[in-house]
Amino acid sequence: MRLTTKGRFAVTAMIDLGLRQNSGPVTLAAISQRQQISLSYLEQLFGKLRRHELVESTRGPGGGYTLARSPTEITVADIILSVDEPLDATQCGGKENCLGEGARCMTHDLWASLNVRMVEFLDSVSLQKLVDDQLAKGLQVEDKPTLKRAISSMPVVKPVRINAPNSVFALGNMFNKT
Amino acid sequence: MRLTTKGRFAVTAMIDLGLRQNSGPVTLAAISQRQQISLSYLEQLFGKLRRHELVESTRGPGGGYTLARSPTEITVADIILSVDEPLDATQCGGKENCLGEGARCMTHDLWASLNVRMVEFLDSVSLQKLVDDQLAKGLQVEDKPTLKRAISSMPVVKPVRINAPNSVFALGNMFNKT
DNA sequence: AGGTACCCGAGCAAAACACTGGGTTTATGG
DNA sequence: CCATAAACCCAGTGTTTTGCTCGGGTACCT
Repeated sequence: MRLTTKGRFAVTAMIDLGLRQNSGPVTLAAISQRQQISLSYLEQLFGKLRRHELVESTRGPGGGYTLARSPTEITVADIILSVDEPLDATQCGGKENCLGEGARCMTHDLWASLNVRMVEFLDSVSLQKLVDDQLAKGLQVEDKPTLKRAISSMPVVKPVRINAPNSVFALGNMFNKT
Repeated sequence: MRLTTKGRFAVTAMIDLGLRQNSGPVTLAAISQRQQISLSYLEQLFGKLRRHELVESTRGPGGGYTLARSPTEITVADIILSVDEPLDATQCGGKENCLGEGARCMTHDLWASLNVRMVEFLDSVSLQKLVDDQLAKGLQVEDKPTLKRAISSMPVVKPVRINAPNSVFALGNMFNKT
């Protein structure tokens, strides 16, 4: 499990997508504009997201991307693991005795367990939750001038007010540079 | 919060240090050999760890590094944040209207909150816990041929060589624990 | 047909990563 | 005093990853 800005871009884009699920496919160009992520980079990320079956694509005019399943069933871990590919660059690979002697490297088990707990945590945060957080913050989704491609008249979800426990994040910019 | 092999190196080295706390200062050369991390790289990492007051150094022969405080009061988050320093969180930095419209970039708040939850999690894992995990696995700490610099002589443990290359990811077998 | 939008691969500058090497200080011990 | 051990410091180096551009395709709609 690797955590970089790459995964963050992906999560951000997915939230943008989740916020607009009821107005048909969302184009990457739109996400690019709203989130200030380069189009081609988004294409690369969504290529991976699509291959991991988190999103589905519709080609042609009025096309774009839609979530492949309910945002309640997409987790942050899903997204990050999709774009930050496994990349099991372990020197010891799966070998048990990494250096030939009985004692096997401690980092193997150590990181395995830490990793699992990290994934468990990120797996406990659904995309729906993040979308709700945004809506709870008062973010408004503009109505898209949809083409006919639009959806099959889905139930219009109204922004559900959630008591976002954001006050916990007082130290929010503790890790930001300037 | 970035999560790379760099932070893992640091955590691994800190565990190595924690395992040998009762036999006086531990040299980087020893850690380098045991954990297969280059000496100079360790120097860089420990420079940061020292500046963040997680370890203390003793110069000269018989010197080395010791934990600056009890391993129960050092967390994984401390270590990772020490070496994987700032990492700019967003393009928008501190600006409020990154996108000019009502919908201002969600990245900032979003990742700040995710970040905090991640840190909270990593902060719940103490170095002591990781050390105990290793000991529970039957890892044995060799007795160091200490110079007089050492502290009070402590329980003598049988020498067992533990050579450990730095395995990084390996979701292979998970190890469960409290 | 023409335009829209996804798809794909090559490449590229900048950054980060992991490391090397050379030197300096500081303390110990003979 | 001097050799040695070790932390310190810092500049550079090769490799990988990032984030992005460019240039073409290919499916789909009007």
